[in-house]
Amino acid sequence: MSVEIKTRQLEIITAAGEILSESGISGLTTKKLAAKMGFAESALYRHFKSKENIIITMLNYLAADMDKRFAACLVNVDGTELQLKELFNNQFEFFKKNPHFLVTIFSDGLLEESKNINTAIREIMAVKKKYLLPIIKQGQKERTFTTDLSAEELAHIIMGSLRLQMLQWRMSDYAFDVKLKGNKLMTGIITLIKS
Amino acid sequence: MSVEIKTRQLEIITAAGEILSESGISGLTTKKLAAKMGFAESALYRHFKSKENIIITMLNYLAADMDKRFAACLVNVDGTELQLKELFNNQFEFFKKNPHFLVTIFSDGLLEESKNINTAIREIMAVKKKYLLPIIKQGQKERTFTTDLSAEELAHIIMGSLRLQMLQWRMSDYAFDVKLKGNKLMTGIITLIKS
DNA sequence: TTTTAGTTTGTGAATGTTCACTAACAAACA
DNA sequence: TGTTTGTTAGTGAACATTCACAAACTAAAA
Repeated sequence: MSVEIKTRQLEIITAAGEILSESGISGLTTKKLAAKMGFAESALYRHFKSKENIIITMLNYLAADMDKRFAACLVNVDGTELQLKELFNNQFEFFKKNPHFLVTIFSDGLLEESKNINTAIREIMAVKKKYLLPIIKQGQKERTFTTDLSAEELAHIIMGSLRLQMLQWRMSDYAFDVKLKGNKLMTGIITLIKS
Repeated sequence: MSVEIKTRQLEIITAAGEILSESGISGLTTKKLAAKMGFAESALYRHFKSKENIIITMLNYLAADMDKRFAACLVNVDGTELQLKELFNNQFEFFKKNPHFLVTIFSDGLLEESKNINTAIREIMAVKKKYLLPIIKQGQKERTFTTDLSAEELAHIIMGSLRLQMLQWRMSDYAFDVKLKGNKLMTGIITLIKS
């Protein structure tokens, strides 16, 4: 699944992420990307075989990175409630530091651009579910979380709420502290779903 | 705010909505749009002064239409819980019939395309809040809904959950019955937020 | 230590395609 | 007769991508 990635490639997909959040998908052109990198358009093709390939590499990198981050932040955290909080705290911290990689959250804006991009987007959502669902199921088994709703429904509500939080952060031009407001919302949600 | 719209213009923005959900924003070209309409590209400019103007007219139309729908569906519905259900049932029904107008929900994919488009997107979100918030506040006053979270937070959770529902519907290629699944999720959410 | 050969990473110029949009003109219809 | 709504044929600009070429570095051979 994961891939080795050269430093120059990482620089390029970072720049691509920045352009994406500045100007949307239609604004992501080879010209702009090369300009941001400080070299000619043709040089991009030394590192990627196509523009689509740049986007896909970016999405795959982000999926793999998120997977690693989630796995790392859960070791030595006990209790489903704390795990839930830690998972999202980690996410908020990451995006606070790397707002241009919010594409991970808003990747659906890229939907229908190409078959391969769609697949990469699905992979990102799958990683999120992979970590969230087991925690909720465990919490339900321990009677920490309500069983009035299925684990899938609870996961859905959590993911949906936090996606919207990120969207509002972006639409506000990153005007508030996502980590603060995000964790506050998460605390609220946990209040709701506690049995 | 609202605008009179000619029938031909409505046909065009409908076609634009279809292309948008089939091929994303990069797929929405004057060529494709004209082809779907069955006439030459140049004819588009008889009805709109630019492509950006088509998108903005579409977003404005959808905002105005949603406003009308919401207002209409709330008359003669008593009780905040029922109002909440009716509001979203109406939304599900609309999108079941007009899936190509899901742009309303995923308009954030168009973010950063242009200043004017951004404004139109904000207007859509404002309409949603305009109807949702008062119902929740009223419900809290009546002690129907929990006051553990602010009305804004509750509205946020509801909107976020249902946005994600719509996204999954779209990603599944409209494979399930949104109205059924959406109303079920809404019932679950109401269970959660009842005090 | 210098020479040489190979690889990596860049350049500038050019490719054909697609883009949004315009102009001159014509049929339909009021 | 004038307005509406369409046509065909174009416009230049922007697009992703390719090509022949050249520095710069790497490392082994002389």
